[in-house]
Amino acid sequence: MATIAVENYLKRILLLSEGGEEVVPMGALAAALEVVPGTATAMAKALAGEGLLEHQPRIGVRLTARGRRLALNVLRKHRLVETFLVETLKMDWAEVHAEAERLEHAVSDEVLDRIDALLGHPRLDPHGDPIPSRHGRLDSQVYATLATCATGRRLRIVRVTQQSADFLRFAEESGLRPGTELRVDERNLTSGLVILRRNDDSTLALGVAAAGSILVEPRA
Amino acid sequence: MATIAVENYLKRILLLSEGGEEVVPMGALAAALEVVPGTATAMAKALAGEGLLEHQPRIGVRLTARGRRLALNVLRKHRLVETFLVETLKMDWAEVHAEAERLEHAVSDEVLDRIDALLGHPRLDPHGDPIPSRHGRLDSQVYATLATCATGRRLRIVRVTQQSADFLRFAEESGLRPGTELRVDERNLTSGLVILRRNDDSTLALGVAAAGSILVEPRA
DNA sequence: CGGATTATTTTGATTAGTCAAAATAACTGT
DNA sequence: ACAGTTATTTTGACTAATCAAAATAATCCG
Repeated sequence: MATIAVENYLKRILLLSEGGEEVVPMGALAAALEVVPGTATAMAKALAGEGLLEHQPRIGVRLTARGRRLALNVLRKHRLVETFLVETLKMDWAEVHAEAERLEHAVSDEVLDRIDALLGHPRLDPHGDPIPSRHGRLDSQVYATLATCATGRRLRIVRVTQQSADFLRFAEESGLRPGTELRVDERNLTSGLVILRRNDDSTLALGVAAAGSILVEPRA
Repeated sequence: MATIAVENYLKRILLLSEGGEEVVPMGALAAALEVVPGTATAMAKALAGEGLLEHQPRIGVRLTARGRRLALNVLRKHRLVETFLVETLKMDWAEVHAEAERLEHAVSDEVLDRIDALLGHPRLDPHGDPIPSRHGRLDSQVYATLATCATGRRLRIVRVTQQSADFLRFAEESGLRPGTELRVDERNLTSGLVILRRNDDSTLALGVAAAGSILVEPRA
């Protein structure tokens, strides 16, 4: 059985590699997992030995089919658990990430299937992140962000990447949830400011970094 | 934070010591945790250093107040999770023990409180085991068992200790659940046999060991 | 009492995961 | 092209948890 650390490495590589296809450099992986680079290298070699990823020395790692399958299963657990915590236990979406980070390693496939059924087989978690299917299909549509989309157009928020509790609390208070409609009034890359306008005509300023973590689609 | 291993040691000591009061010998502890005795000794010394238990060399261990508090919290998680799995997710009571064994270490106090509320603050888990209160009170009434009670009297099953899936499946099929009413027709300690009679007059034979894990009270 | 049995502790190794810091390779820009 | 910077790997050490097997203490009985 994969240990918790192994599951975390695989999941993180999946998230850093646009669905497991791209090569992830060791530095990025180590930083994301908050370990020193040498630790990531050591683990990469071990996981390569297990056939869960390919390690191209001095370049990075890429998941094998088996590694990807495992990683998707962990991600599915994470996102379904988050959905469960919000929908069933009525927790705040800012808190659920940390909880799911532990629960994803303790929930069996059996329990997960029942949670999935209880929730009515959701396809998106509370942040709008797609939930991988039981058999490893992951909807990874590429969306524009508030930092990159055209200004002036009517938009709908589809997803809020960035899981920090602080940011999510701020987003909640500011009405920036999946489903919210708005548009970008103005964007100034020099000052790093993005000005949003809500449907009620109120405005809100955001830094580009924050704006980049909010994915949007043109309003239908 | 206590590691998973530490939580398991504390919980096991609690269960082996009638609520944390009695001294548990190392052999019993090691056997229950399926580790070699030396391992249990090593851990006992470490936990004594942490102030979670007292280690009386060559005698055994006893929980301190702090150790007991921690152990009760783990046990509360275990039993509430089991209840949740049966009540909310409709799992079979034979499966839930193994699941709870992992989940008890991943569920936060926050999530637990919400599960507790969702279930309506149950006092017993699906096996009839008492659920410790949030502040560490544990109802530990002493019951007779089918191996020790008087024969002939009308009884009600209150609790099924013994968590193995095999046994629980058998109990389920035989109608031996908490709440079931029956009596002991006959008990032969030489042959090790206990003969039960259900309310519909059907009978069932059980070994004394199995009978000892079914707790009963006189029918009201 | 004292030898045999049984329980417990000690000692020495092992594994997984980690860090610190030295060594090495690759890339960058003039 | 080469010196400097940056990224990666290697090496050596540490911690938590475990096992195997030797050493030691306690208990039981004839």
